[in-house]
Amino acid sequence: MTMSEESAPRRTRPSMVDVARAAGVAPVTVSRVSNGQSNVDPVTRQRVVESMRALGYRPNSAARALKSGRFNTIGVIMFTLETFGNMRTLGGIAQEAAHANCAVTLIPVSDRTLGRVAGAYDRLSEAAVDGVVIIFEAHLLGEAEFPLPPGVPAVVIDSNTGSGYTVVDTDQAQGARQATEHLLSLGHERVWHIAGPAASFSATHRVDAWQSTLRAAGITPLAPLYGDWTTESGYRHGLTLGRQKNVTAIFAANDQMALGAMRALHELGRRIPADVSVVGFDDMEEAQSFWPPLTTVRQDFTAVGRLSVQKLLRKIARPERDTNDKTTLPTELIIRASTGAPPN
Amino acid sequence: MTMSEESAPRRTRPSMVDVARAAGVAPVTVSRVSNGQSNVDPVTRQRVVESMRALGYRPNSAARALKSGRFNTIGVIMFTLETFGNMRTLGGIAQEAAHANCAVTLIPVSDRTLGRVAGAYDRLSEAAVDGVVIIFEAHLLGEAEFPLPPGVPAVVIDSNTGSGYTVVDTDQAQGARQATEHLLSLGHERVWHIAGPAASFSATHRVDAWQSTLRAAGITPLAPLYGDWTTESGYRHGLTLGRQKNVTAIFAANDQMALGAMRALHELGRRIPADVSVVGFDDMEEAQSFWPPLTTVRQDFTAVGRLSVQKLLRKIARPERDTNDKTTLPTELIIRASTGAPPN
DNA sequence: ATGAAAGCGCTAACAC
DNA sequence: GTGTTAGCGCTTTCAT
Repeated sequence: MTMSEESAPRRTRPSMVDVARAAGVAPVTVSRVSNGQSNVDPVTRQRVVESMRALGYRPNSAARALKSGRFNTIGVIMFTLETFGNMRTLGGIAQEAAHANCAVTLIPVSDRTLGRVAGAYDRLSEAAVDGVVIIFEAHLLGEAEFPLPPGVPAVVIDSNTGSGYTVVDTDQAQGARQATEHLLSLGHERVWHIAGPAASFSATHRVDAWQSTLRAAGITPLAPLYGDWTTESGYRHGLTLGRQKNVTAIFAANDQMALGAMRALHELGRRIPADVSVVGFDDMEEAQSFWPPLTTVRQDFTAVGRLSVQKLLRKIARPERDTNDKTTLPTELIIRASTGAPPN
Repeated sequence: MTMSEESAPRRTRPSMVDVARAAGVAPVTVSRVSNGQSNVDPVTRQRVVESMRALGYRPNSAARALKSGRFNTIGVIMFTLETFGNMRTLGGIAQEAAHANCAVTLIPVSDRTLGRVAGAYDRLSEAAVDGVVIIFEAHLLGEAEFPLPPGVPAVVIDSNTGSGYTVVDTDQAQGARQATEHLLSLGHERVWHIAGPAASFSATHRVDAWQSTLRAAGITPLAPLYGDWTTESGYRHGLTLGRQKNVTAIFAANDQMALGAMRALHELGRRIPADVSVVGFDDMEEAQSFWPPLTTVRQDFTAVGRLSVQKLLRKIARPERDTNDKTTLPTELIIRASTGAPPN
């Protein structure tokens, strides 16, 4: 009295044995064809290919990974996809990974507490990856040591100076120095700084370099104004600074905050750069079209992403030669129209 | 004469049998502990957990996937990571996927020709995914049918009207209509349009809606100026339009081009909005801080990403109930300071 | 509560 | 040039 079972829809994907049966060969021959090996008779190959197509065969990568022990996939742990820099870095990672015929798996961490990072590691353990790139965005200052899961090759993108792991990053200090020196060389007597969040490594490094550059020029540095990378925070601090008539030069720790600051200056009727000069950091694509076009420090996020993948792949290939080096990529000052000599 | 083999470093990750041996139990017991099943004696569990920790055991997801037939991973095929919208969409996808305890694998396609898309499918076949979200960004207009690989659950994010697959997108037409009507309602007699590339579905839909809105108001639409989404192209067209004194209202198909156009207007000494009003599309975070703050059409990229994942997961769960619906999310006009009544 | 056995789909090693 | 065998690490089923 059972319903006719054979009419149930065929739900499982065809496997190699299905193809082999259809083509009248052994599964291993299908495997050879699937992997493009040469030791298959052209006629047989043809027959197998047809069967594969007819059945809609696609290799099962889980089985392949199980066999090889390699997933050909790298994981990316990141706190947010929402920043320009992270996007570009991710782009570089994807690019380089594709180049190495490697997939990229996102392992986002929404929260910024260390507890949540541990959560990422749990998920990471389950993730099918051969290694990970961790884009720190550095909200974890104060955690002296950040525990990486043992046995997972990892490269960290960040500016922290800890030496426990391989690190790649832009030379934050150089960039901040370039920005500050540029403003000083234009004749400004002081340079104010709208910083990123104090919990960020890169923000902190920019603050340090800004201060030391001022000191080197014999200027007593002021306290930075801490923002949170958003245009909104740049705007807020821009209003504060713009109201002080002695402020003639502002260095913002990213382009968004620079943009917000410029908006504030516009609203206050302070001319840029006639009254106040503004420098940003990042050189996002839009910066050249801000009004006025923004002088800024370009960092090559794409290169950072690509390099970190190269290093990671090397680590994966030779886990024994596990050196933990730190690589720093140079920045470039892009001078546009938002900076000039101070008034009178 | 062989070197002492036993001194070779232990390179393979510990497996369940290693843990089982260490804990003095059968592998299946380790499996039960690993999966949090209840039918294990607390004492035994404790012993197993300790062995797992001692050996640094991490489950092999390939084996798990091979067993279960599920990767708990979705793939994302996209042409570029470099646009604001794609990034945000990806963020939404990642968010929703994480919510469903699902990893996200990037399958980028660098080139825009169909040949390369086919390449993406090859890689897709190898990718360990249960389904894919395809962010079209629509460079393929003219390809009447886009062949999806059979047997792979897929959701397409795009505005094309083809009915072969499940589609999610923002209501491009609504947004373009809102922008155009807003400018008309301010009293502008005509609205010029800086469009996205002609090969883009969404760009084309915005052009169509802009034109039909003008027609509905009894205005003969002009030809759009085709850009390529970049600030640079917006700037170029902005110069062209800004030089024509009868141009009082510009609707740009994205915020970047609007920004470029505003820069051109500034350079030409045309006041915004006193002389010329400008409307963008997207509402990127920076738009509120452009000078002047940009009136624009907000589209909820994150929601698009999330929804597409929801639909995809549903498809994966029940492949038999395979309906190919099209969902359209509403846009919202955000009025800021770049628009106003036309001069005199 | 614990274990033995089988098998997921694939490929390396070895015949022939 | 092709086939046979075995096993990757895990979980499901069926004992015990």
